[in-house]
Amino acid sequence: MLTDEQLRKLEAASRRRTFNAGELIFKEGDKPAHTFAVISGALKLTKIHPDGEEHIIGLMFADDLLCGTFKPRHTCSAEAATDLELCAIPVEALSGLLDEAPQLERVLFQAALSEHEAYNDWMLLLRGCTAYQRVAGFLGLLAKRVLLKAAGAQNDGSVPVQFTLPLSRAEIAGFLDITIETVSRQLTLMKKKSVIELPSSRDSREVIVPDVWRLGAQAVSGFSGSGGPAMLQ
Amino acid sequence: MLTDEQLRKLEAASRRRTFNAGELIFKEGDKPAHTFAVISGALKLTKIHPDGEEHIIGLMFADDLLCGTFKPRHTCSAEAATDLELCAIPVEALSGLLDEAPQLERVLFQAALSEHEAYNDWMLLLRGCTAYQRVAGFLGLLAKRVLLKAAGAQNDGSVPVQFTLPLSRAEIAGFLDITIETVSRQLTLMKKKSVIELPSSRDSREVIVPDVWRLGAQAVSGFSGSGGPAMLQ
DNA sequence: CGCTTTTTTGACCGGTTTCAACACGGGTGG
DNA sequence: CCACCCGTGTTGAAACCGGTCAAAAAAGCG
Repeated sequence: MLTDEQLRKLEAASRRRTFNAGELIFKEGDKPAHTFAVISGALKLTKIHPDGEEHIIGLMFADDLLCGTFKPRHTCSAEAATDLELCAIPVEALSGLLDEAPQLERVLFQAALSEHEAYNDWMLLLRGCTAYQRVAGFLGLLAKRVLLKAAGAQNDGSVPVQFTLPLSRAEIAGFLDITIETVSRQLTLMKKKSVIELPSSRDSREVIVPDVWRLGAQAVSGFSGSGGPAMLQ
Repeated sequence: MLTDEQLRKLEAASRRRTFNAGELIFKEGDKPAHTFAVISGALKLTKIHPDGEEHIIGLMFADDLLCGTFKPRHTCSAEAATDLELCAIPVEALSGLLDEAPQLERVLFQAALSEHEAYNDWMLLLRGCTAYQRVAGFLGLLAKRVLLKAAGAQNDGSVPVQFTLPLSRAEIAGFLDITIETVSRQLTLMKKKSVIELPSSRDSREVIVPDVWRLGAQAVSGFSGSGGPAMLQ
């Protein structure tokens, strides 16, 4: 789609940036200054409810794109959920490129739209499914990511998967729109059913999923489906 | 933005179409063939949940725009909620115009994006507010529409407003993500509080709102706010 | 080791759902 | 014209889920 020359320009303009867990990347209402690509770590997109509660409306992981090119203002805040590594492309660089390659614009439009749709689907899925299913879906989402990352490992989902939750209980609660107590309860319930294991001692964020398929079956079909909730910008 | 010549072309290409209540306009997955403008009546956008339930994700009324230009496929179905009059512009006509006036593309895209955001805000608002507030918000939305339409009438909201619900109880339930029984209960509760009146006999869809502001106060602040939920395509 | 913060667990309450019965109106066909 | 039926809407009672309040347990941190 782009010439080598153009790609070179883009690369020259982009900068690598790192954030510590909890650091703010941009705030709702800010003017977008960069398009970001996540290199490593987890990023959360948040919005403040009228009632003052923080709701997480999306999560982004490695290879996800946070495209701030087309909006006059950011419609949500972004914060590093874990230690985070980003690649930042200044909007000027990207919009300069758009003038040269106008067909790129429509492609980026499409991408932005489907991100929104992914988010809408996530919200739709959240409607009227139980707290248990939400937590199961959330864990399934993360487990699937690990599976994909370790694609070479031939894991078909029936082999145990272990990972660290990128979010605290409070953040999970904000993401799934339930209370922290309920998150905790569902988690221990799943442990009792041995759908998951919590090596608990030392770190409450460590999770082992003995059978990813079984976990997926606990959620609504399609829940941790097509790429997950996240990714909206 | 467009020349007279271009507007003439657009008008020549557009066709007026009518639908009876309940008729399907397009299905999820179809390739968008037209961009629609609602002339009169109400249109509902629906999605089928994995569990088989139909959820209404948006409503459109007169002057709303249903722009199918940017998507490869429709992401939801559209159905006439009431008898409906539409203006249909074939996508070819519009995309031809886009080639001539490329700046139009970005404008349309911005519109599409803000529709999505309106929908996101609606969903966010739905999260964690009571059934009573949802019904109040829904009625407030409709009442406000009547008020706007009759803008010349000088009605500041303190004069009674009467209208016919464009949706059945089941459809309202699908829109607000509650059960039909709950919808019914909240409605009678509001009647008891005389926030609304239901002339009931003959037609359960007839509603009178003595005081639109009072009704609005029953909902969450901002609920029937910036244009409402609807409009996503 | 104390302190704070996070997480877990328990008891209780309230709103919604669920299940079930009933009312109302509009058809159809006798 | 009436009996019957069916779809829609209403109402009631019980169960359930998740929220709230409160307190204990565990983990992080000086």
